[in-house]
Amino acid sequence: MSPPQYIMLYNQLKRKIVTGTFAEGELLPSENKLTSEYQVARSTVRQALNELVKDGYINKKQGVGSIVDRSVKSLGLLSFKGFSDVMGKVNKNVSTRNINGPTIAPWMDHFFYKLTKEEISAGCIFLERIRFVDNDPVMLELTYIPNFGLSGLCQSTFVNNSLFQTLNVKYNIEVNNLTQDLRAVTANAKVSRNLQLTIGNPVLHVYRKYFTTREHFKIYSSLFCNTNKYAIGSNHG
Amino acid sequence: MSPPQYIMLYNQLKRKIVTGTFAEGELLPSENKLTSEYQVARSTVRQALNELVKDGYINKKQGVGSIVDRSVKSLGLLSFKGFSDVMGKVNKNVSTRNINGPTIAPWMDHFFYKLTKEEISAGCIFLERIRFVDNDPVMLELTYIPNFGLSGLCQSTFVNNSLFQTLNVKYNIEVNNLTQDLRAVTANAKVSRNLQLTIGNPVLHVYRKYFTTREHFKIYSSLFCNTNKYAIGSNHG
DNA sequence: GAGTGGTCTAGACCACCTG
DNA sequence: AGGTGGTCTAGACCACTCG
Repeated sequence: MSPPQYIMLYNQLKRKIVTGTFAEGELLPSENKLTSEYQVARSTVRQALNELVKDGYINKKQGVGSIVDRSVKSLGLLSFKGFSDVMGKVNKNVSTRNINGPTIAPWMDHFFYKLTKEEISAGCIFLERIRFVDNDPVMLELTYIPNFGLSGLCQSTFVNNSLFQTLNVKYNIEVNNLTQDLRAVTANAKVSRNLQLTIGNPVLHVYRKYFTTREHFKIYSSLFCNTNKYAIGSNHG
Repeated sequence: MSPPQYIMLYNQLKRKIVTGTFAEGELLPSENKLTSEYQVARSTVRQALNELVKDGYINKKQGVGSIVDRSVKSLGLLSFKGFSDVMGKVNKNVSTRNINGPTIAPWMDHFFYKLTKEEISAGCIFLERIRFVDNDPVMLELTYIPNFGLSGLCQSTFVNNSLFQTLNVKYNIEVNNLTQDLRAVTANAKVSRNLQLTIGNPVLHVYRKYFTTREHFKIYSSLFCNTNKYAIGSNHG
């Protein structure tokens, strides 16, 4: 199964944009040019170009052409749906790298949200991950899970590489709410190293508390986001 | 000049979704049904449906159909409710100082969201405010309003010192939605001066687009938040 | 006026899901 | 097996921009 033609054309054009063959501000070949050049129908070309628009590589102007414009795009990361779900829509290469855990570890001394006695005595499963978009590290995520009979997590591999999907499938736990606190901070050594930034660069820091369908079971995260290339987008209704 | 067919179809379907003719979780008529029902080509139907996907009214599933899904909505403190509502909870003295406008000004050359021709030709009402919590400046807010017959704003004083309440009372316009993009940036001279920070300190920057009950009328804001003392909180349901 | 992207048609075959 | 959305073709006319 090879990918559809419009995706292949999309990838070829994207590569030429990223590598500078088509420079910022330049015009792409016209749709008719691309049609004859790649021997596909015009609507196939238009599908490829529309993907490039969606992903923020070009703008189209009627009567002018398709202009290379790699502006900052935003991602809907403020939702609780989880990173993969959110990014799946955007047709980007999204990946997650586990750099630590899941492993049983002690709770931090001064935890960022107040823990209950039950949570403290249950102990903590700790997990450290980096999120990539098109091979750029955009988020460092430290996750803290009260160990209410979840030690099995430390041995298992994740469903779809997703913590939330794993909890759902293996333990029937679903996340249904979150609160979060956002701050702009400067990257420390660890954050800058993991997000390929310079120490002192501004990063978006988020504390999160996830609520789940299992009563009293909450998950905590501390996130650091590199927002240079991708802003954090959100919708409210 | 009537709008294109796919937009008209989009609007009709949207109305039926919003009014409940097509209920949450239901399937829309299939693309072939819509093709014969509205007497247009299938690609026209698909254009309309793709707009509905983009705007979050439906999800498509191959082999199944187009499923009505307007679920994403959430309330929260990052919401459109306005500064006073958000801060009201915290039991602090909150105040707002107008430092510029409201006044008629030209639109910025490269505006942070794409403006329509109508917005551009209507011109811009500009407004610059600082929000204080216990006499600490925590937010610098630059607001841009398309001047669709709102010149009166420049002379009036605000109801409760609130722009949104004024729009509501005087023009019957209500804000009912927003999208926003967040970034961590370093404070420039202007921001640091207004928020009593040092140049280069990290600040949270937010671009906002507010949607209102008046069609095609949107309000734009650019916010800078000093998060050293107060984090920005939000809830998602 | 020539060239661009925007809209639209009327077909076709495919991959996928469900009964 | 039958229906769904996904991909694709080969045309057509239109609105827009620019020299």
